[in-house]
Amino acid sequence: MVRRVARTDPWTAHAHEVLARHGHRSGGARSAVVDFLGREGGCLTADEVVARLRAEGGGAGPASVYRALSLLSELGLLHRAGVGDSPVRYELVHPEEGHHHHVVCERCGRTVTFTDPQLEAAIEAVSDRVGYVVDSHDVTLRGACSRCAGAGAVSAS
Amino acid sequence: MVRRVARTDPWTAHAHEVLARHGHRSGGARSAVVDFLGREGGCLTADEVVARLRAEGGGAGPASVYRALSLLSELGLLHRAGVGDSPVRYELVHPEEGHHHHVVCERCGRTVTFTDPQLEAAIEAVSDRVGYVVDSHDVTLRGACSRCAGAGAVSAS
DNA sequence: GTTCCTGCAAAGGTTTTGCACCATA
DNA sequence: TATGGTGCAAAACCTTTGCAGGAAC
Repeated sequence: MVRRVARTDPWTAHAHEVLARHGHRSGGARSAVVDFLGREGGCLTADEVVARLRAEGGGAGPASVYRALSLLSELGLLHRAGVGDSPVRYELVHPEEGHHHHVVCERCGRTVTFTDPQLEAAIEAVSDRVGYVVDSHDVTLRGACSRCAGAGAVSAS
Repeated sequence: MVRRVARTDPWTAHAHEVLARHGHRSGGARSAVVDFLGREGGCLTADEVVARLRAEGGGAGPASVYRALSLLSELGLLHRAGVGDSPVRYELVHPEEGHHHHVVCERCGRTVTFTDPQLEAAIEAVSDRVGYVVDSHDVTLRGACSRCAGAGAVSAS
């Protein structure tokens, strides 16, 4: 039950490399967070990382997890995805692929990412129009995935 | 210095009507919040509402303001706009007009709303492509407003 | 050996909740 | 008058920060 995880995940390897390049030592807690995120790959809250890391026996303290997540965000390895009133969710930023957006199923929670040149173009045009120097943007679509929409249009009259 | 505000604002009138229809009495604090929001119309945090209401002498307690904002959100009169790590911002949902999106200045916090048919079209196309039945979406642009971008591209070497 | 990372604990800010009082209908 | 709204205060929540000890370079 030692660290069995081979660094097969490209993000994990990339993250460790970027951390090293920036002169950060590979302490136990941060490595655990990086490995865990690379393995999970999803949108996770800080608290979820703490809990599940603890469940695995890796036991990183909340402070270390928050510190790791902040650092990873600063280095551009994670993206803070604020979804409203819920706590901030962190998601991986893969080195090769450009940025993407999200479609969240409000029933089963499944999240799918997508990219769309036309959407990007529209956003760029808007950026111009509003007179802002826009350097980032988020797009989140909410609805029902094919499975949920097809299956259960039932319940709640 | 009594309540001078005529209910000229359509949202204010609409909000009061919906509240009444749902059997809610028009207490001092909630009315103050509704009138204030109708007058300001912008993206405000709960704390801002508390502070500015207090400055006006209306003096609604934080608890009442939070309660009012929660209720108004539940009734669909307000929209919680989460911008990440910052506190939640509430904005008016006008009954007649369609939805819109936001551009946030990361320096001064100024928020501008916009609508864009091309953007909507792109989103609709994406919705189709991803196989979701999308019933809502958020778009948030972040950057520097003309004022901030033009003025101080300086500091921090 | 020095520097940074880690963990515990306590503080910070935002939002919620309990309870007694007061205003509305 | 009865019900619900209000305010104060305290709690809960998430996140950050200080400090002493330990690990990595």
